[in-house]
Amino acid sequence: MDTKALLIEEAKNLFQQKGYKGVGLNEILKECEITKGALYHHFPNGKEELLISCLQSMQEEITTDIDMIFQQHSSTLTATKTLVDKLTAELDSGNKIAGYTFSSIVSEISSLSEPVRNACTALYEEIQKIYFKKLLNDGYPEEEAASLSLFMTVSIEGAMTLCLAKDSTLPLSNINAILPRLLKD
Amino acid sequence: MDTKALLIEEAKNLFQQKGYKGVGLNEILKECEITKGALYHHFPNGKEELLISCLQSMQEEITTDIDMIFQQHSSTLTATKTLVDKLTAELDSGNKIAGYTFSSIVSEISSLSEPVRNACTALYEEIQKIYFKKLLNDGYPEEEAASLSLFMTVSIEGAMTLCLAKDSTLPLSNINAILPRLLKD
DNA sequence: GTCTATAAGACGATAGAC
DNA sequence: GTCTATCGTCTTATAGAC
Repeated sequence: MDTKALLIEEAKNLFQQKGYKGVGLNEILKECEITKGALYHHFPNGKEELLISCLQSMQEEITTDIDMIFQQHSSTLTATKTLVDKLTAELDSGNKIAGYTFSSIVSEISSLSEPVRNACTALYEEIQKIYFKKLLNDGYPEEEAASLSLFMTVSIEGAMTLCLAKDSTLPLSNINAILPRLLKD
Repeated sequence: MDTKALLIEEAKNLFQQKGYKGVGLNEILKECEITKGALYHHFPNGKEELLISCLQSMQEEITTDIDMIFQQHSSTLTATKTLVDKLTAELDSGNKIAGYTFSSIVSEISSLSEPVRNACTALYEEIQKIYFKKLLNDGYPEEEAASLSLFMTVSIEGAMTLCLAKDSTLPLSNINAILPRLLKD
């Protein structure tokens, strides 16, 4: 792996775990076993430029993954259940935070720049779009699909936050107990 | 207002807006128009002790507020709708973040201490408990009330995160469109 | 109880050698 | 493309005067 990709990969993990402000450049550099010179060669604008690259990488990784799951299932209900199960399993194995939550970054948004906010909203919207299309495919009218897909995005994001706080997978797995009341079979 | 209370009040606002790591002591001190000496007199263990006091204050404020709303309505459905409406309105008026979200702090939890995590989980659990009791009162069986109350907590927290990211109140107000499908009238 | 002054270190960022 | 060395600023925290 080249240095730039390695840098994005390690920074991504650390930002997701500790938030943007919670991670120093030195920590990232140490993880990559490189020094400041290399970082500023690849990201002349420094830490924030690195963060935006991380958010873009996350967007690609997450949407690709969700997309694959949703293509493998006929209904939104079973696809979402599979997704939630996967997230639960990831959260369970290793105490590492699964790669899907970036609320750690979003929550600092008011002290960050406009490009960062844009990258975050883009991420949520791409996820929601996958749900939305699948719901249309299920036969839901457009307005209802919009509402449901937003609600799904909201619930899963909130569940991951609570899993993090409680150090438990219950908030996430509990979603699967509720979902059948919202989505048709 | 005495100095200690003022300190908690101002720090609470700043932590909610920018997260724990995002706020420096100097910023808090400037807002209160006091200096380091006063802060370390009231909080000998420094910033983290102040944070825990803030979380406790938030818990009291939030649960009291929710409790009051829930006492004024006969069903969980109408009470929750009123709560969500209030949160939406607060988020709308002024660009300040409403006082209910502390995901900005939770998300940094992995780089914070155990007492902080405990204060955060306590907060979520107190909120959930209010929903839980109201659901029992509505006639739901215990197991279902537990599941629904957790889901409500998750959804509202997630909605506030997305409102923050998108700079829109839609994620929150959308909850009220979905709720009637989950809770009986 | 609050102030000033200061310490010791981490922060992000830059310059220049190789 | 990566290194070392350094800069200025900001950070939390402490000591001691009042």
